[in-house]
Amino acid sequence: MLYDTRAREISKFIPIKNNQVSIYLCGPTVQSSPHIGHVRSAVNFDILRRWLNELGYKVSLVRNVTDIDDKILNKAVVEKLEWFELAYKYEREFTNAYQLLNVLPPTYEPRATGHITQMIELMEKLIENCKAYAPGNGDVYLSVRSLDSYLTLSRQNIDDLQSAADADDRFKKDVRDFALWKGAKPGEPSWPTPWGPGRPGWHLECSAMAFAYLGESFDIHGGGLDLIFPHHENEIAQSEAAGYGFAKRWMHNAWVTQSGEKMSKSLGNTMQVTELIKQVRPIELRWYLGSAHYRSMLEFSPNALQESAVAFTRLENFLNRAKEILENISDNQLSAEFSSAMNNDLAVPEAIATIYEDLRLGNVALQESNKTELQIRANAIRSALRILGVDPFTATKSDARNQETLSGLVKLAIAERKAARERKDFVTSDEIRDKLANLGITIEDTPNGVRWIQN
RNA sequence: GGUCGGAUGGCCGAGAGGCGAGGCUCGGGACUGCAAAUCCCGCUACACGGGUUCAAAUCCCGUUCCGACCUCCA
Repeated sequence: MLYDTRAREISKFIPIKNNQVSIYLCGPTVQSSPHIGHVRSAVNFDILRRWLNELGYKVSLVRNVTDIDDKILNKAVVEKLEWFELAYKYEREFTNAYQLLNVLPPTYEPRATGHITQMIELMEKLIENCKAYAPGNGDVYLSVRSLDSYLTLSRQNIDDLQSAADADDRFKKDVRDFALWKGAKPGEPSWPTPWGPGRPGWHLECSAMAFAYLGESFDIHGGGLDLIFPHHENEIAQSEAAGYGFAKRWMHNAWVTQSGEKMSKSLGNTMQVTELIKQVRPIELRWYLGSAHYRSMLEFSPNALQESAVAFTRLENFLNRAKEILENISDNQLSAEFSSAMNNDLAVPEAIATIYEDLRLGNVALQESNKTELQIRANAIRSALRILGVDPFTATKSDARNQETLSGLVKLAIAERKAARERKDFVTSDEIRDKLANLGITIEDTPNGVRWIQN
């Protein structure tokens, strides 16, 4: 069961092709550094993708990069970079952020500028269908009143729209018509077309690339809530006017807010991914971003982020403890409760509640040395964390090697402390513990011996 | 003005007619040289006013407050 923005209801998800799911996700316009609003979207859809995979579907996910647009051109002037240099710089930042947060790479990641040919073909088709026109100034416009389905996603009435105060309607047949293509201006990059040199409008790339990689119809189109209008509405207009079925289902993630407001430029700096991973580990940031329901606003505060990180550490600690006792912890033994929550429009908060129940019972099993029960709970938790993209046991090789070294050093200190405690020299033993604590290592004396945790 | 969403306990965050999700914080207890960890018990709710119903946080009507989008390219 998944929600569909267009129908405004949750319904059973049935893919067009058996066992295959095609998803088009609106990726970033690479004009600034990624902030957590951007990556929340990526994390939400990554969880969707992992879950569909888990259900046995082969998922094709295309996430575009819009690397030409007004903002990029303006920003390039400000930063004194070539527009493509700027776009590529930020594209790399996005890629890094995705990797850091363990977002699976898309099946393909097409760039707008690489698909000019497909855009021209689409425009030719639209003009042929009498849905678009080129008034001769180099622009190409879509005639929105020629479409029955226009504004059915956002449910607005075309006459109720406020027209932009600064709209240029000299060439438009209707002020609401939007530019598929923009005629070249001096100093701007351009590509040749039958209507003169120019560059893509904002919406055309998505229709062209979705068609190129997913065909006339595909299962799910995703993106942020703020893209519903005009971006997605215009995509629908372009694609349906060309005669394509386009997206069968629309999914939109809500944003990260601060004091109830959508993130804006003034907040942008502190909300950047590179800043936040100085406060918590990337895996904790991902846990935080994924923990709210994808259609709910996530009210950000540094405190909430910290608390979320602490909560995640509890899960991690449990798995580490379990690992000391069990030979192997499976990442493929989900509980029925977790699965049923996920099947209900990705009810992650409910799914997480089931994880905590497993955690409680797992800890009890740990205390009672009930290995069978421990195995069940540990399997369920690790499997669930894997689906959410935060399996603590998937570490890189360099991590593993450093971990070995660290482990050896800490064990030396623990041996010293143990000797001190055996001669009741608690001053020394506490000093060792405090010093380790200052380095971020917590010591626990348990009935089964001493354990340590890196904070 | 149009369209859409929201208001839940100290904080975060689910639920959508009937046994008060969950997490963090806080209080009490068990355990412990002390701590930590863990477990057990407990506290604080559904913006406001009406209505429907045996029963409303949930449905209906109204009100208040908050937020988003309304097409860049003059």
